[in-house]
Amino acid sequence: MDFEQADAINQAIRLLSLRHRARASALLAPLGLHPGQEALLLELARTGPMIKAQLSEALGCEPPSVTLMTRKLEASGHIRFRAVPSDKRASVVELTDSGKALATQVKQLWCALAEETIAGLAPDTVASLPDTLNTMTANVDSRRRAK
Amino acid sequence: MDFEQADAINQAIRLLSLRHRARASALLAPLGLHPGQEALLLELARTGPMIKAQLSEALGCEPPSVTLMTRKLEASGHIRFRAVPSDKRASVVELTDSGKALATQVKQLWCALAEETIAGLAPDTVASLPDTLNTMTANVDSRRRAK
DNA sequence: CGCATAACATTATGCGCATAACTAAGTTTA
DNA sequence: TAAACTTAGTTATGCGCATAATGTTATGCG
Repeated sequence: MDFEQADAINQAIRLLSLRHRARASALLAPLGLHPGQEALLLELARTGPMIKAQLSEALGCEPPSVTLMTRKLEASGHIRFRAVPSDKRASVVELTDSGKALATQVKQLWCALAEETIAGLAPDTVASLPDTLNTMTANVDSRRRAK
Repeated sequence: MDFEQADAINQAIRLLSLRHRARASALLAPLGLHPGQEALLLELARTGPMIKAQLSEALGCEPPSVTLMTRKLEASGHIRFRAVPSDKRASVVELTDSGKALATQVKQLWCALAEETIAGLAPDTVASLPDTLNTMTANVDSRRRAK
């Protein structure tokens, strides 16, 4: 592949990352959320309470990040920790009522953001989009690569 | 659009961002570069010397980010600053010889990364990929939105 | 059983990027 | 020409995410 084409792809991914995140940030700000936190809430809303190690796996970020994210969401009252009797190392994370309410608001924002994002794309492009993106993600996933 | 579909798209973009950046970081580390810096070097290699405000525009990031990025790249000897006689506010940024050499190395890495990224995708998907991504980027670009 | 190893979590630190607030220099206009 | 505005850049600060190092608990095996 020549450099022009490679750069077009890499650059496009980089810029989409920046802009999509910035837009998410702008949409989430009124809810008092920073980007990244919404993923945690949505994951808990989807799958239910889980320990931080599972959260880390589900969100695709590292354990220290989960520690900090959950700490902030706990401070704002949206999640709560619960000890696991059978394993003193672990700590279950679950949504509070406030967190559940917030998650439903986030879902609406999420739909709006996705619609905004794909505006002007051909329907079949949109249909195959998740697959395409996930393939690329798997291709560069250094997590599974290493393990 | 229903939430399932919206989440699939937003989540896929978020994960691709994380992984593509992480992979870039791993590839750039041997060159002593952190992700983001390569874009600056490539931009200077492509367009030639320019002032920081232009760099900020070209890279799609904010002026304070450019201040810090250029400071670090200057410290590692890859770029250099030059005053503009006609405008005492401005400061031109240009590649040093070391920076030029590094840029050509980055170009090779960039091609490898792009090839790795698109592995397994249909050729026509790849062909339309930059356009698709750029459309999405423009759709969520809060910069132009505001102005 | 006891010990090595693995798993859960945290603290410390550093980078990229953002916004807000500011200085200094150039430009427009009344 | 003095005042108002714009533009280039910096400093200060904060968040998300990463890696490295550490403490603690669970577990598998000789």
